Amino acid sequence: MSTDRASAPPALVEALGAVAFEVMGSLTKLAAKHDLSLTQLRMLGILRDRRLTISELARALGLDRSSVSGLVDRTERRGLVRREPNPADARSVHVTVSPAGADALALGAAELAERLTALTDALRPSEADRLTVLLERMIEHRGL
Amino acid sequence: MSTDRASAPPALVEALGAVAFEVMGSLTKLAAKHDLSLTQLRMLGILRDRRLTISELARALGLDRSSVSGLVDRTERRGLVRREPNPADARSVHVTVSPAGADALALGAAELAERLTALTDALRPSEADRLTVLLERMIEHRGL
DNA sequence: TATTGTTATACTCTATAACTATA
DNA sequence: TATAGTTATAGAGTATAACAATA
Repeated sequence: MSTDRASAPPALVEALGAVAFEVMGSLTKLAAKHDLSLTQLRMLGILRDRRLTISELARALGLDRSSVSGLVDRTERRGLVRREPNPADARSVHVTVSPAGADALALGAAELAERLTALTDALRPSEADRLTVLLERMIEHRGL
Repeated sequence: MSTDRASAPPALVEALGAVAFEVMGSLTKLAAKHDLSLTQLRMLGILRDRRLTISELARALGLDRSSVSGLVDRTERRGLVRREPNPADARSVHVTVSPAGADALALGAAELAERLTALTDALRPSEADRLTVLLERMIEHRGL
């Protein structure tokens, strides 16, 4: 079998791009409303029920360690995350979500759902289900 | 009639968020590869075959006019857009894509399609079509 | 008076390079 | 030596406030 694949159809590329910008816009406004940056919100989402080192966080966010160091500084200053010692390696640090951060995260998820209703309203429930399945399939497939 | 609407289903919110971050990641890498910022690339996409004033551009990007003024400065310095006088209003300026900007845009669209293939590959052609229709419906509906 | 665009200022995000402490 | 995290520095992105020119 060949590994050749048709490139994604232009109409789909454009639709994915437009929806991505729309969703990111909602996320940015939501973050701004709570005086957070998009990256801080994203970091909270990644940390939810996990404890990661700066290096692991950098990999997950696709950023340099030095960028994450400052990011954690600012978010810690707002009381949303914490640095804790890593018992297994004295060089390393564990970053976790604080109770206040968890609250912000829960609130954010609810508000995002509300904002995205402006988009998903366009679909009937059965269509929304189909869309969800298709999007999930793409995400699962990602990286393969 | 009531204006009540069910909030977007959590699974759909999560799937939209995940896909949005994936697409934005592709766009960011693509832009970086050509030494552009994501916002510059986005501005080029909005300007494609249009001529907008700074104010119109600010509205389209969801940014303040002052932010767009600097953005146009930097993008103009790279030779990708141009400021032209607006004959209808001496206060105003028309921003257009330069030939070099149009080239960059065409290249970017092709590269984005290639990158997004990693996602869309998960779908059969008929499913990709259905997905496109659903996404387009949401975009059309946006803002109503 | 109101609007268009710009500038000054301040903060966040990000990367590179150089450093320290530990492994 | 190599790795984890930090700091210094620099450039981009963004908003607010104040401004000049034009409507």
